Amino acid sequence: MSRFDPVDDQYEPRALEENVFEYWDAVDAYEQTTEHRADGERYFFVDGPPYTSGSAHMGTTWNKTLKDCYIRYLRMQGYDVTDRPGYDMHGLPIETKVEEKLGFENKKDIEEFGEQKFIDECKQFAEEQLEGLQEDFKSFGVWMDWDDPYKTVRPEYMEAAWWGFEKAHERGLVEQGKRSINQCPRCETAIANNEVEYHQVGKPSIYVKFPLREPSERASGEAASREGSLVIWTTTPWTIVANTFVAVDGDLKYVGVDAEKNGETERLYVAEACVEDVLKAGRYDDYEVVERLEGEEMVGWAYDHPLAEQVPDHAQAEGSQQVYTADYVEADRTGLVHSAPGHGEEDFERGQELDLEMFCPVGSDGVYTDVAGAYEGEFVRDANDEIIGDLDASGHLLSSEQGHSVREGQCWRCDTDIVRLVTDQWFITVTDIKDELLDNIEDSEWYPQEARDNRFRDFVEDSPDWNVSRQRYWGIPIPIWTPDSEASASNGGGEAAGGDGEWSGNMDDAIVVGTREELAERVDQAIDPERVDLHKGTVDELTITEDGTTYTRVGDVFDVWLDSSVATWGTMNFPEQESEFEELWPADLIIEAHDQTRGWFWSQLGMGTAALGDVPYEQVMMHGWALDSDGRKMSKSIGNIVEPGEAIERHGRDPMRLFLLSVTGQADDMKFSWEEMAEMQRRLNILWNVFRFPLPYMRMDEFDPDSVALTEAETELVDEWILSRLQSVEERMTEHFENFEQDKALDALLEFVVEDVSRFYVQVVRERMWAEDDSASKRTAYATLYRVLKETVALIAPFAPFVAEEIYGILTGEAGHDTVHMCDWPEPDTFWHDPALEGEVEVARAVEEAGSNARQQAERSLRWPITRVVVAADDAETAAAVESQRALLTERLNARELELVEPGQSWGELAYSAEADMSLLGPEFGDDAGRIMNALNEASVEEPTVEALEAAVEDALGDPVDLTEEMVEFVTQTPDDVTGVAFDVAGDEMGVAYIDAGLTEDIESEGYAREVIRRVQEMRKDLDLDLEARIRVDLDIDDDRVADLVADHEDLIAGEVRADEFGPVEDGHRREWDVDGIVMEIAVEAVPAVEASD
RNA sequence: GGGCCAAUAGCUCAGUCAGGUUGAGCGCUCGGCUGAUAACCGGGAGGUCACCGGUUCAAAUCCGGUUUGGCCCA
Repeated sequence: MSRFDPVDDQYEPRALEENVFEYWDAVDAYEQTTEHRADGERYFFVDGPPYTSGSAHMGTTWNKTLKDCYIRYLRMQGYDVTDRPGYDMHGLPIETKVEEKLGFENKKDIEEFGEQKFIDECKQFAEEQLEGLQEDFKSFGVWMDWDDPYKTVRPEYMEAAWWGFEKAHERGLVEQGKRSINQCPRCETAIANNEVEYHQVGKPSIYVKFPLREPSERASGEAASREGSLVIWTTTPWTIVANTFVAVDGDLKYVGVDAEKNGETERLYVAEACVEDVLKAGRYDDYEVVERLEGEEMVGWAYDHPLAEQVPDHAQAEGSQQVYTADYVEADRTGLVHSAPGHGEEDFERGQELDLEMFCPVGSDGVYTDVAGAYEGEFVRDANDEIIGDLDASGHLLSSEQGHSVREGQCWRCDTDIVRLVTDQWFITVTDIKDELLDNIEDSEWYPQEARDNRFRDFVEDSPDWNVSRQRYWGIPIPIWTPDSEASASNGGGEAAGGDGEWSGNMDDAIVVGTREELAERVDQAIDPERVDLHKGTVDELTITEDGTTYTRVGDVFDVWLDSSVATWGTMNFPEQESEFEELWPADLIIEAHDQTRGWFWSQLGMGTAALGDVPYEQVMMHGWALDSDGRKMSKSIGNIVEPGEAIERHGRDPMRLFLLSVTGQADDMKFSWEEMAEMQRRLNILWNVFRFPLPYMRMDEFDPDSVALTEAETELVDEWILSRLQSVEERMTEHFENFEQDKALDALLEFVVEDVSRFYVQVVRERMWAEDDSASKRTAYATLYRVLKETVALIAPFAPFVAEEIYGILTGEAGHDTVHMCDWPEPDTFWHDPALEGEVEVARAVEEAGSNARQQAERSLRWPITRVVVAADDAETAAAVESQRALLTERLNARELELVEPGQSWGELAYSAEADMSLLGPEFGDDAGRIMNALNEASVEEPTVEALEAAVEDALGDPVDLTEEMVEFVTQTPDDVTGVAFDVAGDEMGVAYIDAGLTEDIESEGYAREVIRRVQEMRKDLDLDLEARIRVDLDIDDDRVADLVADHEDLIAGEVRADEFGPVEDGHRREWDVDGIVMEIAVEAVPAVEASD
């Protein structure tokens, strides 16, 4: 494109954007821009890798758009910014999608299909998803290094995870341990709490009697024994198989009752508050309280396992089947809680404290193992009925119901109900370095900072050890090799390794491999470290033999959160490549949504601290979530999803980006709004119009921007003003960007474009550009507007890269960079920065606005001149501003003259009432303050003095009051024909503008003439006449006085409407008008153009 | 169930930290301009500041509670 080429009348975002895409491609705009900054200071931005399943939604679009905006800004600031995008490609969600695709039901299908083949399928699926995402990101106009993204499935990246894990191990922070986890029996893996989705299901509700041990058996242990039964309640009968103890609340009141049913009596122990309910559930006829005691007194009581017959191998290590206190007990149901440390999380934790056996008779598929005796081979939930039957048969069942509605967790991927199990897992023991984690938080700056100090800190303080193992296939294999037992137990099949008797559990006896190099050196097989794939299919085959012991890799893979936690060094291919790491680490900036507090912000802190002792990022910019227009989450089930593609289709990329970048501040959730997006399109349209307005004139006059040195030119006040405003906007935008408040930066810029450039500068400067003759004034106006536009497009480039490119190209032609994105960020130029002038014009604009307002109140339209405008200024500065802008104000308010009332003086034609300052009245008068305020509002005095007001208030209230100057602000009451409106600057009232709308013959004459002009113009438009066409006008005004007044201004009318003559019109366009009750009939017809020779 | 955050005009948001008669843009409406014209400009209406209670002369603002929504955790 060449300089000042004609452009479309309308801003058409989509067509423009398509063109710009082609242009970028043609000139290698991205490559040139990065190259342009190659020698700049390095800035290490790290992209949080999106998960490769599904396409880009509004949230990811928002996220990438923010990143793009900051990267572009930082480049303009001269930085050489790291912009390698990343993708998180491992994990269960992809496995389940592939399983679905292949029609698999469970792990056995995967084993039959073949682990390696399954991994290959997962890889292919993830790569396909990546392609789709990446195309989306590109289509939003995001500039990142799309040719070379980092992928968590590449060997060099997986190695980065191994390296970090090995470092943590060196610090002694890796251990194996048992934990109560959510197990999906279909996926046969642990799933994280936040991956559990809840729904309501009907379950059994049973009361069970646990028989206290008979006194005769006392010899077997030191535990106290008694008669009767403890009553417990549960909705999971299948966990009774694993019962290990019963929990009570030490401070709660319990009772022993003799309960009677069918003539038989038995002793039952329950919480006092629960007696009635329990006995009612058991349909007892009557009862008698025979014993009262506190929970504490029951500790140590022993009972028999109610399924001892069916499960002979039940938990029976020392301490089993006794009563203990626990803080999870409530006075609900029975006040006694059946506890199975092999299942429930709270049970597990209390069981560990008490050093009890972790008895879990259930396999990873939710099926009872051989230790479950009679129930072996049954799926746990399917065994509920049989267990209830067995309890009933042995007389242990007190009551049973079905269909009790409770919340049940489901696997998020496959909707299978989860079971809680205790299994062997691998941990990074972050609780051992909690103080260090909390210290390291301080080394990062968060925007907003409160998020770090509240939410993040709270979370880190409460976080448990990090379970990093998953019993799956598609992930980074955990690089731990353990010594084989003599029994040579198998580690295959995704089972957690290290079963009983296999390995001591002492990490000193295990081998943790940190790099591919090390792997190649230590394993028994010959492998090429350059080419080896680190996935499960490969590394599970590798063994290590040292000092006569053979080591086999444990079967598990890493939790997918560990993958991304090493992104700051993984993205630099560290440890394979070291130089970048040395130079850049830690990251300068990461940008993600607030859900990542618990996710990536945390996982990186944990891993960075465990491996390197530092937080791996210095600055965090946090944004929110994209919600629908009602503030609800976008979801498929509600059907309220807005696709980015639709937004682009309806409004274009730049308007969408402007919406995303401006709608909310840091960490706030976005409410999606089509209206706001449309508004952004309109704002860009104003920019477009401001830009294309001067083009025809510049072209016609062959304006050369390089020929005018603005600093030498005779700039007018309004030129200097707009240039000063530009400097102020640049200063503010830079400040906002430095605080990561791009929304405020954009607001400042758009306000400048709309309020200052469009609504003021262009309006004022138009006449200078219309002038046909060449003049210094015109050229200065060109040069000024040129400079404003050129810097404005640079300022908007990070936000709206497409339209900025288009405008920049046409403004600069061959003279500029190939792309606007190579420009430097405009820095304020002190030569032009003149805050005093900005203040003056601000005052003038406030006066003009108040004057217009007053005109409207007086119902005197701008067409009608007014005799005078009177401006009362509150201070010298305001008075000076009005004085210096006198000509501008008089013209824009269409006044014959402007009178200035200096501060301290009052305009003699006014009367006064007052407004109270409640911040002073309140403390002074207490309860009376409100009444005094009202009296002041209603007062009317001739002099603006406190004394006069005091008298008026005393009149109204009957009591004297003592007022001071500070308490009141005088309000003026104007004479007839005069309307006053106060004007304020930045919220502070600075004075009053009065319009005298009184009529004189002179004013009426011009006013009516202009009424005629406007109507003739409208009729010209009705006739669709050319701008240049000449006309004849026939005027018939039904009021002689008005007709005469209009006749006085015939020349004015003729000039404005291009009328050659006034006279009869036979069959022209004829209309009758009513001008404030005066009827005018106007006829218009075109006349042939006058010959040029005349 | 717990932590953090939000709720102000029809819509999107300021104002809340440091209490003093609630603001902007859009939309609506009325009007202006008629050499940016499917553009541009001005005026106006519109709010029990989610609800209940407390502190205070005075609360959108501080405190307690409730409701609704969001994220995270259980």
